[in-house]
Amino acid sequence: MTGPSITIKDVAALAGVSPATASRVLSGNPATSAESRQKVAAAVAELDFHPNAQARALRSTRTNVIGLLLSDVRNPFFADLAHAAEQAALAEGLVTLLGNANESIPQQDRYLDTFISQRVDGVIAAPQGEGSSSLHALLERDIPTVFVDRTVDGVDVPSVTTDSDSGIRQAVEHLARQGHERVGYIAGPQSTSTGRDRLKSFSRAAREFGLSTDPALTYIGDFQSASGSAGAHHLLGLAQPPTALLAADSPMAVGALATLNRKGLRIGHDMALIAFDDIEWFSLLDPPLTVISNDVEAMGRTAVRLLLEVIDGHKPESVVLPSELVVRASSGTPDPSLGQP
Amino acid sequence: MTGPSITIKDVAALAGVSPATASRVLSGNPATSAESRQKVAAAVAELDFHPNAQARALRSTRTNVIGLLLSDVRNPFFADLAHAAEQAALAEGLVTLLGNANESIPQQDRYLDTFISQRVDGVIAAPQGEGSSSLHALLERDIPTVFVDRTVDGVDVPSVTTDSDSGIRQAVEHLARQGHERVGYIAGPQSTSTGRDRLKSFSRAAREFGLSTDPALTYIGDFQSASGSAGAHHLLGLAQPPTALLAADSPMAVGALATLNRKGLRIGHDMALIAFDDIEWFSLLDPPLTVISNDVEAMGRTAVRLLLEVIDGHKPESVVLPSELVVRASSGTPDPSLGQP
DNA sequence: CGATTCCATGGAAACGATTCCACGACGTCG
DNA sequence: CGACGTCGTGGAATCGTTTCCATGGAATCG
Repeated sequence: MTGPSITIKDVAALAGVSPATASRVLSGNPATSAESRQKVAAAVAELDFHPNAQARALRSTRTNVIGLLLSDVRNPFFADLAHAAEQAALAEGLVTLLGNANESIPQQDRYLDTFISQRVDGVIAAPQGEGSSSLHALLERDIPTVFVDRTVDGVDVPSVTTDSDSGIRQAVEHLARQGHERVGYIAGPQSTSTGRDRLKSFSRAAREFGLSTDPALTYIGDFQSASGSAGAHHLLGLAQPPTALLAADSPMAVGALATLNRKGLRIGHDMALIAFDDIEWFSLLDPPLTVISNDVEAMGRTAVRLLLEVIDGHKPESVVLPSELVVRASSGTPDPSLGQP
Repeated sequence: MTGPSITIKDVAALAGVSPATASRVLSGNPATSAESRQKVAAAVAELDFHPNAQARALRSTRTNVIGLLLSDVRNPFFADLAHAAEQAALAEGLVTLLGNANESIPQQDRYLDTFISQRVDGVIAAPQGEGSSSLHALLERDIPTVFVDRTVDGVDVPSVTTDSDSGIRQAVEHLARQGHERVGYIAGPQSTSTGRDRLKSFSRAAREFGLSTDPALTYIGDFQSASGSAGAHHLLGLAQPPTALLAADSPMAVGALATLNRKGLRIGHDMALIAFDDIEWFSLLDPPLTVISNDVEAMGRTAVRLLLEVIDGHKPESVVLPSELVVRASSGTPDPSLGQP
């Protein structure tokens, strides 16, 4: 079908040098004469030579490929994260192999196995559940790994996560100041570190700011929008329903919003709503959504930086990025006249 | 750092067979005895052996990796498409290398070069602009390629695209029936086939259904949300502003929505709005958005199927998927009493 | 019962790059 | 003026797998 592809030998022959010299020129080895460099470059251009990455990786054990394992690309948070990490990696000359665990442990394992077989230089993962078998295989092989967004208990790997606590405290304080006493919390799955941490932060802050600690006000979702709808539905049906809702991620906030719309309740008026994670169009809703915002771009960038350090044999400190409340109109100011200046 | 990794020789030695036999077992070659199969399988499990994909690909020229080149992962349409294609590929035993051209031709070229170097088995691309140099390098090498969503004029490659025309005709007809006469169109960039096709369809349908063909009613955007905002702003400022807006993709619809909100205009009431591409939360807006919907999942699946056929040496027919109007409340029924049954 | 086919197997070449090692030419220093 | 370090270069080994080819034993057939 395809003719025999051009190899470095063809380049060397055309340039009138040995394959060894051609290789040195291509990999930027300083032990080359200006003349060779020039001739090899000309030959490469002439033949439109693209070195075979497999052969290169086989010999040199560097692939310049990193694996990025996410739980769901369709979640805008992870899409943004993927974008940020990919751009940061590209700037370092690394190509990203994206794996989508799709909220499934077997699929996560499948991708991790692929990463191992592809001999990626490192892995950035937002891990699912409690440490799968392949995750351990990864670490046993000393494949450089960092966690992003989530961590796994008992697994000592550098990570970059969000300090959910500060943002949630601010949100709870904000709601308390507005006079809310019963705040419904739509939590993430307790099998993820973020799901657990955010719930803990919420409970603590609720106690601290004197909100109701009624356990019925907490609904455990799964970070997907359908569970947000279900959660809102459940909370609104309580004998003493909440006057405000806080959702632990954006898809669940979207789901809750759908339920509110269906019931004819207007956010910021009949019911306050705050979402964790900021999404571009949240500010475009009417009224715009109050959110707990975190710097996804920084998270992706930092994850790549940490991974590079691990690859270089260091053991970097984990990074915790701040989150902060961005107040918009959905969180129900009692007196609308107190608007922006 | 890491000890010498285990190779197929170690497996063979432990199993008491030759590397050749071990290889045959691993690749499912039928010329193996049950006994060898059993012994090799045991050795693989014992050593937790993961074959080196580089060496394998180097020798066999199959990598089981496909490249997927998109213009923007953060656009929900492409995120869904990536997800669909990835899942379909995975079901066929192929791993997806995702490249994000990020609306930039140099970055598209960079990823295509990487795909070539990685010797991917095939490429699925939503091409940018008018055929970059690397795109031609790809085709000259006879690397199996299919286009998805978009095509490039003069490049004869199988593709899977959406028949924008039917959906747009339905939308225009729908608006005309509602009594709209001046419909503003926020178009995509004319450097993409989808941008051009959809504009042509709109113009033709507008003529056909007796809408105004005033050229001022068309604003050319770039498929990103900011241009949607700008487009809406421009159209609303016309001496004779439109009574309905049609946006050629979802981010631009979001941008237009932002502008409408800012001006205090309610969709479905003061201004009809229809978006091309359906996004989960569009139906959750208040009022829900009327959209032209296309089956993204089928598009991803079909792209993988076409690619597999090209890899097998066939020349499959291009596929055009239907689009259809999904009427919701944003497209302004004059008489609200004519609701659902 | 001898000849032919079939089948599982092992040895060795091959894939396309990198890199170790040796080598010759050159400049420098004692 | 001879010894030595430096520098660019080429030959050859190497990475870990697949696959071609040859081989020997079992099974089948006339």
